[in-house]
Parts: sequence; structure tokens; C-alpha cells
Amino acid sequence: MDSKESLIRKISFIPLFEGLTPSQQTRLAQICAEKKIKRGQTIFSEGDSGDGFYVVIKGLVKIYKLSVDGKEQILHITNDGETFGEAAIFAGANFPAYAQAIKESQVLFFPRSAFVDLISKDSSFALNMLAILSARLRKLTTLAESLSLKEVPGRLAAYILYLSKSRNNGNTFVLDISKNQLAALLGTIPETLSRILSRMQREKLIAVRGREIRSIDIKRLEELAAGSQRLS
Amino acid sequence: MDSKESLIRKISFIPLFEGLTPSQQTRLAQICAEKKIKRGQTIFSEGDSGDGFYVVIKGLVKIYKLSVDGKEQILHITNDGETFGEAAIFAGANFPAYAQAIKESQVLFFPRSAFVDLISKDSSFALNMLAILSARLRKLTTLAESLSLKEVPGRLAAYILYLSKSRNNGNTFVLDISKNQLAALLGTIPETLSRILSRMQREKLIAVRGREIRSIDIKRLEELAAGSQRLS
DNA sequence: CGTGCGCTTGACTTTTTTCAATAAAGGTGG
DNA sequence: CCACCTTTATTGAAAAAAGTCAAGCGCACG
Repeated sequence: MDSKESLIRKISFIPLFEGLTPSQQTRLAQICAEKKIKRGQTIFSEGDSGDGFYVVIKGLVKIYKLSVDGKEQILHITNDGETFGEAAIFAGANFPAYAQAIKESQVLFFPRSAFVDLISKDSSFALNMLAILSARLRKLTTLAESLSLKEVPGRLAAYILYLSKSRNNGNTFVLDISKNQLAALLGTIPETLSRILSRMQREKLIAVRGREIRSIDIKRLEELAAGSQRLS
Repeated sequence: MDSKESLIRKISFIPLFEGLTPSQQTRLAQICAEKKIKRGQTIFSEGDSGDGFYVVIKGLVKIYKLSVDGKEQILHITNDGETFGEAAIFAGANFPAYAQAIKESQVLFFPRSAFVDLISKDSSFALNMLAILSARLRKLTTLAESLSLKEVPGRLAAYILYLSKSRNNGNTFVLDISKNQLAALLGTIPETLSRILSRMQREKLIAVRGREIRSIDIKRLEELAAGSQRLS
């Protein structure tokens, strides 16, 4: 259906497999199957003993359960590149929910047995994936912590500190998302973000030039992020 | 220093190792070393080629980097049960930061070589850990998504739906944290949470009795969580 | 060269927080 | 088992923060 090259390229964009060596990605390509799923088609049902997990390359898949009275409760709707069913497959459990395409979708299927084989033959494979998941988990935890600060300046300060620390470039960094997206990420709207960035500049906490942000008064940023101070 | 029994018990409380079989936990106990770290003692430094990773059993460890001008930038302060250094170890990389105890701490050390050994001998070991990390990641992603809703009723609705779905108990669940803690989790304060819970009850979206919450009007809760509606 | 998007600013409205006071709930020791 | 104390939860009124709506600028792209 598709060239080998293009399959490997798709695999390399899957976050779970990011950072694997090319040869590991090639081996993944060898065991996986590309599938087209029609709109409305059920991919698996709750209780199915899964023989593999899936990755959405393109499309939209809903993961849902049925409640006691038969109503559909959507747990999650996938984004491109996301895996689904993998936690159950890794744990050797049955699928805990239903998966159904809500529009025509392209997915990759990784059979459990071949995947387990890969992992047992090459422990660095598993280690790599563990490393990736750990790192993402740490990152998300930090994000979730900062999002639970009650005021936007605090959330923004936490995020700025986080970025300027995780890239060790002398307190300057370049946003890799638009300010609109940053606003959404921080749980606010572009207008508010814009105003707060201006205030922080006026107060000489940071310097902003386009997407480039430089932290100046790290001490005050930390106070904001800790919630012990506020922006005048 | 401590009995084998107690060591295994400690291991079973480590989130990363949750759900492993008793025999797997025993094998972990055999390869790990308990260490007491004095206040102020450095556990590893940036650039050290790590020969293993750590888990804090009890105590407080700060993970930090030094900025270009020599100032300490704290990336993270551990909670009990958390691992640190594991992402680097799994990836076979050097430690990317410093780790220092900020009070007397008890940690478990897992040597890389023995750990890799365990994983390569027993692939279900790695699979289990992958399953745990995947599940936690999915959960945290959901949380982070709901936290980025701009208004508190939306965040609360998302959280209620999430809980009542993930425990399949017919729309009723019991909070396992206090409402004060829930408020902090949602990025607000107890007063606001209290008021919004009352409003949601008055509007017959939910029923609250102590820590027990029952979702009644799931449709409207979903609209709130999607931000497409608001609470009168 | 106009259209659209990202970003910013201002005036006004709504939501949330603060502060203060009070009520319930949970333990602890007598 | 009760009195006492602490923590947790709730409510009101005023202040502060954030959101909405509307308008305008600059820049990339067709």
C-alpha cells in the first residue's frame, strides 16, 4: 500500500518511538501493518483479548466505554501520532474500552507477539522506550503542577522558568509554539497573555522579542511561580 | 540495615514498580541497594556517567542545574516514591543535572547493569513498566488538558467526568482527596470550589454528599468541560 | 495587493479571589 | 462518651483578575 521508506518516516514521527535508532525503527516497520479504518468501524471492543496495539497516523479514533445503562462515555479522542490500546497490551490485559473510528483513519498495528519478541531480543529497545516515557512524564508533571497555580502570571512564570531551565541557553529561549497556543496551554486567552507579557516586561522581569523570551529577574519570577508574590 | 521483607514492601509502593508480580519485586529487591544520604550531600553531578538510577523512599532531593553564571536552578524537588535519574539511565546518557539531598534522605539505588540484565532476561518486566508509564501518561495528559480550560466550572466538570468514567461505578464516585486538595489540583481555592459545587447542585448537574459525587446531567457536564456552555 | 492570521490594546463585563466569620467534621485526651 | 481543639467546608460582601467584544496593526502568502 505504501513504500517502506514512507512507513519508516511515519514511525519516526510517533512520539513513543522518537529517539530510537534507525535500525530499531526499521525493525518496527517490519512487524507493523498499515490499516485503513472506515468511518464508524469498530477497531476493538471492551474485553477483547488484544493481540496488538495501534497508533493513529491520520484520522480520528474515539476510545469509549458503555455505562451500565448503555450510554457511550467517551474517554478520549486520539490525536495523530498517539498510540491506543498499548497500556493493555503491554500489561497483557484485555482491552478495557471500545475503539471506533469517527472518520476514515489510517492506523499502524503492532502485533503483540512480534513486539514482545523485539523487546526481548533487544533490551535497549525497551530501555529507550522507558526513557522516552519517563522523560515525557516528568515534563507533563511539571506542566500540570504549574497549571494548578491559580493566577495566570504565576502559571506563565512557571512555564518561562521551566523552558529557560530545560534548555540551558543562558536564560534566553525561543518559543516553539505560537503565543495563541501558549495561551491555550496556560489555560487563558491570547489577550490576557499579551497583557501579562507586557506587564512583565514593564516590570523588567523578562524581555520579549517576538518568540524570543529572556528571563531577567529570575528571583521575582520564582516568587510568582511559587505564588508568594504577585505582579504589581 | 533493614529486613528483606521491609525492602520489598518499600519497592511495592514505588509507582514505577506498581503492578509487578511479587517475584519480580523480589528480584528488584535483590539488585537494589538502600542508601542513607545526609543533608547537603550530592548524589550525582551533571555529566556524571550514571551507573544506576535512584528512588526516594523518604526525604527530599533537589534536582538542579547550574546556569552559565554559576547560579543554581532547581528543576524539581522529589516526592516520596519518585524516581530520579532514570530517564538518563534508561537512555544510556549521562546525568543531565545535579542531585543533592536537602534533608537526610533514604533512597534506593538500582545499578544499571543489573537492571538491564533483569529486563533482558524477563521481557514481561519491561512490558509491565511500559504499561504503567503509558497509563500514567494518559492519565496526566487528560488532567493537563482539563486544567487548561479557562474557567473553573469547566475544569471541575472535566475532572468529575474523568473520575466518574475511570471508575465504572454508575456515575457515582468518592473523592480520595479533600476538597481543599481538589481545589489546589484544579488551580483554584476552596471557597470557589465550594461555591461552584453548590451551583452545580442547584442546577442539578451533580449531587454531592460529603466526598461522594454523583453525576446527574452528564450532557451538560460535557458541555461545560468542552467550554461550549457555561454555568448560569 | 488584498486576505487572513497572529498579536496587541482599550473599554466594559464576568468570574474569581480575598478577607472575615461561622459551621461542620475529625481526632485526642481526660 | 464528652469537651476541646484543629482541620475542613461553606457563605457574604468588596476587591482584583481575567474574559469578552471590538478595533487595529503588521506580516506572510496566494
